[in-house]
Amino acid sequence: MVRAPFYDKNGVKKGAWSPEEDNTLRAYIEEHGHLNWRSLPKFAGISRCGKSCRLRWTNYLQPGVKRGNYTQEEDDLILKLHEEFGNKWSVIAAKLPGRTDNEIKNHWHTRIKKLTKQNPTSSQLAKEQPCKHESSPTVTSQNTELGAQSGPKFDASVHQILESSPLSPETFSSASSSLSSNQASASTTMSWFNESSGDFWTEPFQLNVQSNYPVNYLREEEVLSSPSLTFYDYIGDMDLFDQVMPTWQENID
DNA sequence: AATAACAACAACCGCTCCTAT
DNA sequence: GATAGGAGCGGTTGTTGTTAT
Repeated sequence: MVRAPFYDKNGVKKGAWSPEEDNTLRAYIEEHGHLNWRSLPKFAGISRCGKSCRLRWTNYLQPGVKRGNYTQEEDDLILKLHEEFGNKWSVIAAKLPGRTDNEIKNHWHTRIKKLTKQNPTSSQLAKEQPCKHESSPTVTSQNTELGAQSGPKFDASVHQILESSPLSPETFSSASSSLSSNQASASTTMSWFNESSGDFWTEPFQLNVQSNYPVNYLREEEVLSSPSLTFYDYIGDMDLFDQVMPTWQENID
């Protein structure tokens, strides 16, 4: 599943890492740390570029890196965080203990690829759907990806939202981008995915932001008592989220 | 049993950002 | 303030395992 090892014209090894290289890198970093990735391979005696060493350490050798299948909770969280941050995989990874940006990115893309094939029309439609990451350079692919996750229900819900919303795509975009700074405008309705359904990746739901207050400023009881707010609105307060995460992590371990 | 298609994921590449000078 | 070097990030590719035909 990995590229066959080979040497480039500069004598730098590329491709799959051998167990010996792994051991060498691990031993060196455990003893000396990794203050300078560029010079690390030279001192460690590894015929790799610093970049490659950093990637290998970060994604594979680093203690605490979790491998294997994603739990439903992780999928849900990735979905929510992707909605919040877009393709900021490092930011998303920071909220998923033991998962790396590369791994999450791969996981995301494989899921999306699959769902795109299941329903190519919705991804086309979603391209026309403005999203709240208007300023992001990856906004086009984001929209494609988000739409691509959906099934027929997504199509219907998007149509419903677009037709029922008083906001034109332009104004919707504007209003939505204000949401990204947690300045939730009154009665803004957004289309998203139903966390309570069986398949979080394919089912839509309505998120009604009814408060004039930024989500971050909602008191806990307000959040919990609001039928329109979800768990993810609840964890929109990242400080609170950070309190929740360790508990959740214990549960899944 | 053979093979085509799909899924998963490790790793590379190029760009951007950050920091030191 | 300008510049250079290094680190990090996100997009993409290549390979192999698995499943379907």
